[in-house]
Amino acid sequence: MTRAKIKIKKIDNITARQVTFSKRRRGLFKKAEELSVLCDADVGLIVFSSTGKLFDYSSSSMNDIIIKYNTHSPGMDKLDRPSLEMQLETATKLSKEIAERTQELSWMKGDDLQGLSLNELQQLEKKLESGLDRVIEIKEKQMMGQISELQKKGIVLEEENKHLKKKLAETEMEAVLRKATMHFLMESNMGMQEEGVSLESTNNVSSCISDPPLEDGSSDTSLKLGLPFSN
Amino acid sequence: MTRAKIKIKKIDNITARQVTFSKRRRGLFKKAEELSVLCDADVGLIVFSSTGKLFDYSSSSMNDIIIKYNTHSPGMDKLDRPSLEMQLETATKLSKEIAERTQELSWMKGDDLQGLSLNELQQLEKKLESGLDRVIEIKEKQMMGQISELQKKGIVLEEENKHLKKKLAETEMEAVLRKATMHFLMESNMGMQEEGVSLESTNNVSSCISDPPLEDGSSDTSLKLGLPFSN
DNA sequence: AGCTATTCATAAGA
DNA sequence: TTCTTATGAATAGCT
Repeated sequence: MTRAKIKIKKIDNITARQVTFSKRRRGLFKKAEELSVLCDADVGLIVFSSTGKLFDYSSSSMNDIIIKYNTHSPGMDKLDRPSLEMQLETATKLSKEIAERTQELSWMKGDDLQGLSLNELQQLEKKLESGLDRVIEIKEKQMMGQISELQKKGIVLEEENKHLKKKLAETEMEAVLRKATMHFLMESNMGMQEEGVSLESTNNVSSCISDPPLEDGSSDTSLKLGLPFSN
Repeated sequence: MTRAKIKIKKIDNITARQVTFSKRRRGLFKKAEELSVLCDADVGLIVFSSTGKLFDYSSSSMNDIIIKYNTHSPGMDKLDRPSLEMQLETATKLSKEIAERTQELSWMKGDDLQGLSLNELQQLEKKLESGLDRVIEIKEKQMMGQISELQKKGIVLEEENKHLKKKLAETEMEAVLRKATMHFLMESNMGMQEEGVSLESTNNVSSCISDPPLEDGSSDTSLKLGLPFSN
């Protein structure tokens, strides 16, 4: 029973508040509809509960009502009308700018020139020439840069090449020398009984070694002494 | 007294309708506010009378409520959100397009080329060359057109000139002839007493006209005749 | 605008 | 949530 008249202030008890919300909300929507029907009024009602749930009623379309509200609203239009106008204005401005640039580009590419005067054509030609000159200039600078870089690289590579070749030659020679030495030792061992042959073979090896820089004297000595040869 | 329970349908009597509208409207707004206060709800209420007058209540800001409504609204966003998004998207797209074109223009004018690759530079050069060629082509066509037009005009003018000269010559000759004739007539009148001389003078004048247009013989004659001579 | 007899809405309890 | 019920609030018809 509504025994007590209540004070209009926020209801503390959450449950009670929710209950009251349900009841009064229904009453409010009912009254809103009644008003719209009885008096031929256009009514829009939006309610968010404290928990964020949405309830709404509108006698016609909420959109129309909001639009009418914004249109009707005195002074500044609160939300979308300015953005719509701005949008249109901005878009128009931007489009115009695009059109201008597109036109100029198309001229620079040599299209669409029929409407231009002789004077305009000459200015365009000058612009193109200066642009072309500049492009060629930058391009050639870049090319020169690449060329000199490549040349530098080439020099370095050649140098490296030379060194590698040298090393390779040395390595090959060492291999030859080792083989020859080995050969000589084997022959020496084998030919303990046949002198002449071993001497002849020794001479052969020596003559081979003397050309490139190699330890000839010492090896000769060690060979003569018949010592072991580790390298 | 509310003696009768009423049916919820449009009130026919205009006055009664207006009265009811006032009363019920106040009641509705009161209930709306009570709901918002008691239950901590966010309430927006918009009412248009049948005459188009606007009444509204909102517990917070109507803008916020409408925005929240549109945001909350399931599925499609009814009004401004799409325009706002569209606006942003459109503006972004257009701006990007402008930036692109501006960049390309600036390249074609030979600015801002440092960042380009050699390949890009060569393509740019080709584009400029073809544009330049085209511009020169159109320009020369126009020039040739102007030249041939001028030539035609020149021919016409020369022709006209020739005719004018001819006419002028004829006119001058006529003038001389007239003068000579006048002279002759005067002499004839004077020389009614001296037959021989008048005949001689007539002959002179005739021969004069055929050669250069000048009055030598006649002046001689007039001197010989001793007549006053006004020219 | 007021008035007031009635109906309506609803607080509190179930 | 819904129903009940007592009671305050809203309001139709009249002035």
